[in-house]
Amino acid sequence: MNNREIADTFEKIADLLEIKGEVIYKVLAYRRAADSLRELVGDVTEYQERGGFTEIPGVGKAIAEKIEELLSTGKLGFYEKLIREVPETLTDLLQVPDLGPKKVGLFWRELGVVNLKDLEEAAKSGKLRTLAGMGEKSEAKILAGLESLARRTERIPLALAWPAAQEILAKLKPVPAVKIIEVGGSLRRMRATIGDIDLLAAAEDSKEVMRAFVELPDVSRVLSRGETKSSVEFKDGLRAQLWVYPPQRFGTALQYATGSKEHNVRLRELAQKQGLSLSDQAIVKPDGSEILCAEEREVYEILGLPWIPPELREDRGEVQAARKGNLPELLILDDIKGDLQTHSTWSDGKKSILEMAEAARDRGWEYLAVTDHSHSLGVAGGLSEEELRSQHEEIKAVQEKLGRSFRVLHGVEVEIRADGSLDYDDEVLAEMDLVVASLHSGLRQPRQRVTERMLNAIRNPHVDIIAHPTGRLIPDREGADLDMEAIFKAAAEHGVALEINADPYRLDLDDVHARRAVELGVMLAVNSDAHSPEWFDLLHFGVATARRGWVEPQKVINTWTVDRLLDFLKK
DNA sequence: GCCGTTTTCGGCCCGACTGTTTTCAGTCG
Repeated sequence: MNNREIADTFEKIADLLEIKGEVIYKVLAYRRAADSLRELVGDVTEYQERGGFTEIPGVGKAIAEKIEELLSTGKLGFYEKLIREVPETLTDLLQVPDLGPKKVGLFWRELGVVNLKDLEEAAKSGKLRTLAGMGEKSEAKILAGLESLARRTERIPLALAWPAAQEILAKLKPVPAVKIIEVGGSLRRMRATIGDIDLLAAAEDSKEVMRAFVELPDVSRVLSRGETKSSVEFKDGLRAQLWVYPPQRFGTALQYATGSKEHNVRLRELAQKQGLSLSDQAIVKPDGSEILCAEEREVYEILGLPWIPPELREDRGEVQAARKGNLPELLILDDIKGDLQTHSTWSDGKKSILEMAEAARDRGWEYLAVTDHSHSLGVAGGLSEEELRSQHEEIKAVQEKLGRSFRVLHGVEVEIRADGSLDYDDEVLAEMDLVVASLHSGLRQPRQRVTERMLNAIRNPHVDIIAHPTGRLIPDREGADLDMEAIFKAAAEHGVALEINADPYRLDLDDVHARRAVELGVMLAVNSDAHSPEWFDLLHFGVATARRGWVEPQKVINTWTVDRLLDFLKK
């Protein structure tokens, strides 16, 4: 079992215990352990050697023993006993909006409801409304929730949520009462996928803002409407909620609504230790008086912390680092000096090498690598060795046209074939300025085989960068089952950089992997994989992913000057 | 079930909205 599978087991245990009516703090303990395991950098088995599982935050003696049992037998007696008592399928019911553990427990005990089908029947036959604390409206809400669940596509990729949020912002900014409006939640933290869009506005009077919000075009349903908070669902199923606060309270509100929930818990604990109480409204002193924060920065200052960038707010040690003054100097978009994975009309790109290079130069970059596909990727019009050589002539011509102040590098994105060999001979690769290697096929090979292919590419003396290492596509395709630790170690040893692909449907490496890679001494490259100049605009998604991985600019090879970069490529 | 700048026992983050309630419970973020 891997980290995620163990975490899922504990999450399930937490849900079942909560439905059963176990004391909430036991439930929270399992949930915290699950979160910890999910966020763990590196493999859980490493803790067996160094100090044991109780070194993991939120894991004590009891849970450590359960991890041990899961790792050695793949099963857990405690869990098997629990699901004989509380039907496992009850956790599906928690996915229904407005339905939580208390009511699920109630329906199960009173009506024998154990799955979504039972629930639907009970609601349609009017049985739910007869229960204590239930009524007609609650019953109707559950039916609506069931419909919404059937329609809803899990989490929304950043690729869709980001532009949608920008559109909403553009429509609400002109509302006269709106002083400030910003994105909060997981979108502000730039997570790869978003649950719903959270928006924060500052206004003296919220009524006008709320009205404009619930009356946005394409709103299909108003889910709730209040003076401080409203939420809506759009026709395409996307959901958004808006909080409105007076300007003098905007700082605490934005901090609160940005999350993550776990980050906020850490902050409130810190506040408590100082005798303060932190909420979305204000910081309250022991004598009951309020400190108002118009700026988010002030919230952190009062708690004795530097401002923590939203991308770090995942409770992955950022509060502790802030207390010690050890926050990283994160990569910013302006640090990027060029793109090291781009395509032209020679393969599946939409624009010529000249057009791509001019667009890159006009963005103020110092260099661009043209890295068209190699021949075995037929669908993308991969280049034969002869075509690659004639492409070199065109690169030279473009370079002459642009002059010496901007450098065009002749690279290639060479296919790592199913047998682990590369698509070009070493002599051909040796002629290139830059070799990017990547997997596009055989992603579902068994762990050992696909890992070995990747390691083979890393060991090739001509390979400089591994592009989109896991091959994941958000939200449809999981990455290959790679031994990432082995890959990071090999990449560090052989001086091969790993890419953070900025395409918001990829974001690969992800944040957790990027952080671990840097810890192990691996260099990174943040590339757009552009097939036309507009794709350069996607780079900020890659930068955000790097920031979420605590990545500092000096670890990213395309923040370097062209001379330093060429030196690295040569080695 | 976990954990320690109040503590090895007794705590464990805060508030809005909704619906069913005469004062609160459940859910969500």
